[in-house]
Formats: sequence, structure tokens, C-alpha cells
Amino acid sequence: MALNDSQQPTANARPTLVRVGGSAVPVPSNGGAHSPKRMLFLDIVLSIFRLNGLLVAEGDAMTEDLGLTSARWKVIGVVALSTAGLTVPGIARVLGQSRQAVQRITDVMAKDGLITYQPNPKHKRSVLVLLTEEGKSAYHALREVQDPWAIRNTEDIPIEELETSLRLIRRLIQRLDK
Amino acid sequence: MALNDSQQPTANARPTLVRVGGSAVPVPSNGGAHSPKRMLFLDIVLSIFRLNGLLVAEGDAMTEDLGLTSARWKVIGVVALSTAGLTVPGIARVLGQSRQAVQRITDVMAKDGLITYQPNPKHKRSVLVLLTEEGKSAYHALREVQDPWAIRNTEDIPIEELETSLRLIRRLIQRLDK
DNA sequence: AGTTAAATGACAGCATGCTGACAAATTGCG
DNA sequence: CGCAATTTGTCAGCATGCTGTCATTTAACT
Repeated sequence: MALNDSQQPTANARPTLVRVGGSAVPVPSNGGAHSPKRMLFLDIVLSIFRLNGLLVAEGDAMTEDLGLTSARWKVIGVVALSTAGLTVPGIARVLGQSRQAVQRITDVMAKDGLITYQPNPKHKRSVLVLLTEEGKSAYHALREVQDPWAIRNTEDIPIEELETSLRLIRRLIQRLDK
Repeated sequence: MALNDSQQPTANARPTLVRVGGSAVPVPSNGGAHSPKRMLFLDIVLSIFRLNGLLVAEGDAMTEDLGLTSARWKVIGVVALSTAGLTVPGIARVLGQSRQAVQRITDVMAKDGLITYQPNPKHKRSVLVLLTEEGKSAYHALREVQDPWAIRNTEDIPIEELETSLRLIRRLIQRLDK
């Protein structure tokens, strides 16, 4: 079958998808033992990579007017839902990222006035992260673009399909996160 | 409900997942109009972020003995499946990445002897990327770890579930990639 | 209580991906 | 055939995420 290596518009902006996640990619030309499941799975993996990139780009574009980025609204979203504040490593655990990566984001966000560090009664060094008023209004503004976006992207997709997919994704997360 | 901000083992290595993709994250405490679909979708988005990180880490760990990284086996996989070679922007289109990002990876891979640049009869400047012998053996070695991994991760998952999920992921890709 | 293990903050380095910009090559169209 | 739009190579800068390391604090256990 071979890959589609025809010329496609690219310029410099976002390149156009040829066929990721399509059978074009994971079907080898040599004849090995390739179960459908194996191909399906590798196809899913590549598609996850692709979708992740698109989601980050979409999230960035959607919230750039609010002075947010995908990395930032991940943090804002998590902090907004915590009642008593979260420590930086706590945020990292929720997001499944390294505490150093989160620390860097929160430091900049604190400098930008979106969050504040508050003393932690339970820990002398590990302070709590809280939203400032500016951070809260950013969160509300975020919700106002994010909600319609979510609805828009799912309106013609049956809920069972969403549930099945989420279940699979969670299953994979659980399996890989050990 | 509030987030699980209890103490969890973290040290410095990969942080432990608390509850991403769980209902803990996307359920707001304030009472807005939150359709199940909206919550489901945002949950999926966050889970995709999480799974992407885990897959990259897993892919890196799985192939580090071969001198590969996830960024490299993406390229190797694509090139291996092309019959007549691909240009750098062509690889970028297949992977859905910027040509600059791919160019950087291929330059290093060429220096490492995994790929070679061959003159392109159809284009004076845009050379073709081909696997060297070393690159081919890396691809075969890759397959030998990747195949069992794929099988291992799907053996107890019904194929219909895989198909449904892939369909949804593709649908989202198609929608966002415009 | 005292000792040991785990968690945290802070700094550094590295990998990957994106965008912007500009010149050169290619393609498409009148 | 010529001209304009697109594609490509290249260089630069930036954002995000990871790992490693070390000192310090906290927690756990005897």
C-alpha cells in the first residue's frame, strides 16, 4: 500500500494530515504475523500522539485572549476545583506530571498574578497554591469558552461512544502508570 | 467532592497518578449547567494529555536499548513503510508535525547513521529520507519489542472497544485538523 | 526519642514541538 | 512561456516536559 507521499499543502503553518490513524500507517509491507489488534493498537497510539498535539494547539488558540495556555489552564482548572488549595507536587500528581514542570508554570503564573502562594499549616516549606481574583475570573472566562467548545465537539457523537472511549483510555492509563 | 490532595509518593521520579480522568477532576463544585457530555469530553481531553505523556515515556523506555526515542521511532516507522522514500515535509505531514521539528530529528538521525539523505529526482532541494542498514535493523528490533507490547496491552480488551475508541479519536482529529 | 526513608524546593541540562522569518526552488495558471 | 503562489531549507526563539542532583524538611518506624 505504501504511504501517501504525494505533495500536500504545508507552507509553514500547521501541516495537513495525510493519513495518520489510517490504515496507511501501521500496515507493514513485509509479511509478518500482524494481528488486527496489534495494528489497531499501534494505530491508536499514533492517533493519540496526533490528537494530543491538536488538542494542545486548540486549547492554546482558544484561550490565548485570556492570557492562558494549555499548560496554564490545566493548572487553573485543578486549583479551581480544590477547596483548601493544593501544593505544587499535589498539582503535579493530579496532572501526572513532574513537580518541576508544574513548579515552573506556577512560578510564572504567580508572577503574572493568577495565583498566590499561601503558607501551608501542614508543611513549613511546601506552600499552598490558590487562585487570586484575577485567576478566578480567568477560570470563569475559561469555562465560558471551554464549555461551548466541549459541547460543540460532542453534539453529534453518541454518549455511549464517549463512555467506551474514556473507559479504554483510562484502562491504558492505569496499565501504563505503575 | 474536591480534589484528592492527600499525600502521595512522588520523590522525584514519575509522580503517581491520583485521579486523572476520574470524576474528581472535571466536576465543578459550583452549580452550573453541566451536561454529562461536556464533563465526559473534558475528562477525555485531560485523559488524552495524561495518556500521551505515559505513552511517550513508555515508548522511550521500551526502545532506549536500541538507541531510539519516541520521536525517532515515529520517523523510523514512517520511513520504513514508504517504498520510495519520503521527503522531510512528507514525514511531517504523515505525523502531523511541523517540518522543522522533523528536520531536526532526521538531521541527528542521519548523523547517527540511522537514515541517509538521497537525491530526489522530483525535487532539487528536497531530498529523500531512506533507512540505512543500521536503520533497518533498528526498525526490526523496534518491531520485536513493539509487537509484543501492543499485544500485551490489548489482550484483555475486546476488539470492538478498540475500534470504537479509534473511531472517536479519528473523528476528533478530523474535526480539529482543519 | 532517634534514625531512616520519603517528599519538597531549587537549579541545571536536555529533548521535543511550535512559530516566525527569509531566501531559493517548485508548481500552477493565465 | 512568464508570473504568482506554494513548498522547502534553514536559522532563531520560545514553551513545555523530563531527568538528575543536593540540601532541607517531613514522615515513618523501631
